[in-house]
Amino acid sequence: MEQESRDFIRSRIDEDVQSGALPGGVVTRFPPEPNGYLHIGHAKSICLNFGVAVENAGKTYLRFDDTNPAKEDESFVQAIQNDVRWLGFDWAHLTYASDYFEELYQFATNLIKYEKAYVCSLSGEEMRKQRGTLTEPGRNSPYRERSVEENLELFSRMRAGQFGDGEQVVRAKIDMSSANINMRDPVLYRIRHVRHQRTGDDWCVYPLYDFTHCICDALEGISHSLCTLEFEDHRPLYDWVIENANVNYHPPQIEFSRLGLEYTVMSKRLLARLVEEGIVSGWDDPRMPTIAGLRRRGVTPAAIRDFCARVGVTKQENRVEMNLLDFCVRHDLEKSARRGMGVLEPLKVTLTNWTEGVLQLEGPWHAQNEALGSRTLPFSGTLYIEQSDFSLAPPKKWKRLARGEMVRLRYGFIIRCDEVVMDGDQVVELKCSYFPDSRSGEDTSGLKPNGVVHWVSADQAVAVKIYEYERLFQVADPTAGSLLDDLNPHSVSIKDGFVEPAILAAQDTHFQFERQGYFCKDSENEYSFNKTVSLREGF
RNA sequence: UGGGGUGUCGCCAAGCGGUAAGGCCCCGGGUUUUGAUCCCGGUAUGCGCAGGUUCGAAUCCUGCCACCCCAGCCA
Repeated sequence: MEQESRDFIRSRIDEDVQSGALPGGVVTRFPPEPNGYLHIGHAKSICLNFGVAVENAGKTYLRFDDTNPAKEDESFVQAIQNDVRWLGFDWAHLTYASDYFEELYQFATNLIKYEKAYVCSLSGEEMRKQRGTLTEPGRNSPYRERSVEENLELFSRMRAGQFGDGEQVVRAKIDMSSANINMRDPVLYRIRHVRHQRTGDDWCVYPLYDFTHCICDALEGISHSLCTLEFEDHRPLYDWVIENANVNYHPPQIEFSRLGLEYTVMSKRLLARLVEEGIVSGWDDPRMPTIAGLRRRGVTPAAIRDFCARVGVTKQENRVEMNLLDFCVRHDLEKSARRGMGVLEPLKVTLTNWTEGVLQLEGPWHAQNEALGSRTLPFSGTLYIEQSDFSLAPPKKWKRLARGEMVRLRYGFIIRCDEVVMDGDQVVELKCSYFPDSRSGEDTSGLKPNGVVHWVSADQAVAVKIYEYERLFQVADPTAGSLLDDLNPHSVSIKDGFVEPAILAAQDTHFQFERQGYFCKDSENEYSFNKTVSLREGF
């Protein structure tokens, strides 16, 4: 259920479309820097950018913002493409900011010619000192009035590699006393003698975000440049560059709030730290809020899209509850996942009156969706049920097994617990009797068991590792300053369980283990399952 | 104390002068061989606070308050 909604950005786009202001149609772009993996916050942006384009028969660019070669890597550009496609979106054009390096250089040259930019020889430290503070204006650089000729000469020598890193920069000539610090002669170009993953050693001067982004948007004819709130302060600079560098098209920048999610962090920097410090197994650790992590966890693209739609797009700061994501995951898997039985904490059950050897029972893969067909279930006199499905001291309304009580084994027979075998205070085995005339589908026993319980046949079941995950952090709003202390020390636990053989034989990766939750086969390890999300528990 | 933003139910979020949508969570009840799903029903006399304008204000005005972002040659 991915119904579109009318948020303020879609409303704005509707107006622009209706007023005929968009001769080129709706054109958006998703512009990640290839310096890490995408997370669910990016998914919100992806759903928005690709979504509005699809809704308006427009198109979307996937543009890698690769202007800082020191931090970027080709492996990330592959991972990002993979994640965007997996989410269900495709781009009209794949571009890189570096595709435009030559044009960008020309626009910077324009700025110099128009006396709107200059080469500044201040050190980073000096520049910082002269920038002023939030409440005090900055001071003009002593190099601010260099002649056009000298600036042109210097800029071309910068490009030619005649200066070392940090020796010169190109700055916009705006207003050192602006209340908006971004307008205090921001740096447009810096020198970096670093090999770029795409342009190699062609360049040693690289443009900064504020100069690059707006021009790339213009060159690609982006009709609506959507970004997050922290760039609101940059909008005047975005507009200034477009207006002053003689770019002939001016896209509007519109900001929305980034996604916040409880009990996790949503910044590439912090996620990278978790990976680098070995706190998680990698970018695709199932506890990570990355697309890769969610995928490995068993979360589906449809669930993520639905989540993004339900969260909406506004300018409000937010931190969405995990509840909502969990709901979306169950909501999607409920329809599609095959049902099966898996026992996470086995308790041996011996049927004392069983004489049939191994019986092949049948059960539907999905009780509400016959189209999924059925599978056979081996049944025998030695079974495992869940430890938590037996109680020595059952509470009121107990719907499971207890001494002298009866339950139905799902798709099998009704059994009664006759004897409890203890080892100290541990229940180690249940001796039960079964009722031959209670077979599922042909029950003539007239018995009324407490409830229904899942099980596997001990000899036919397959031993598997089951990974269960809790929230990665123990506080709802972990911060950089206390990242390690905020971690949940019990975010993963491993159980040695058993699943019915049909689950491993099936091609499917996602299953519901009845009465337990949704699980998926781990993409990296055989005989391993990741718990995606539990079922709701209604008592 | 400068500039830019935001404040509607526990969490999201509609609303744009006519008397508080919806979703998640939660609480009741029904169906059920998953205590699941599904289905019914309930949950803000209140919209950051205080004044004002108006027949009428979450929506307009004034003044406060709270929170977020900005002083990278990161994006």
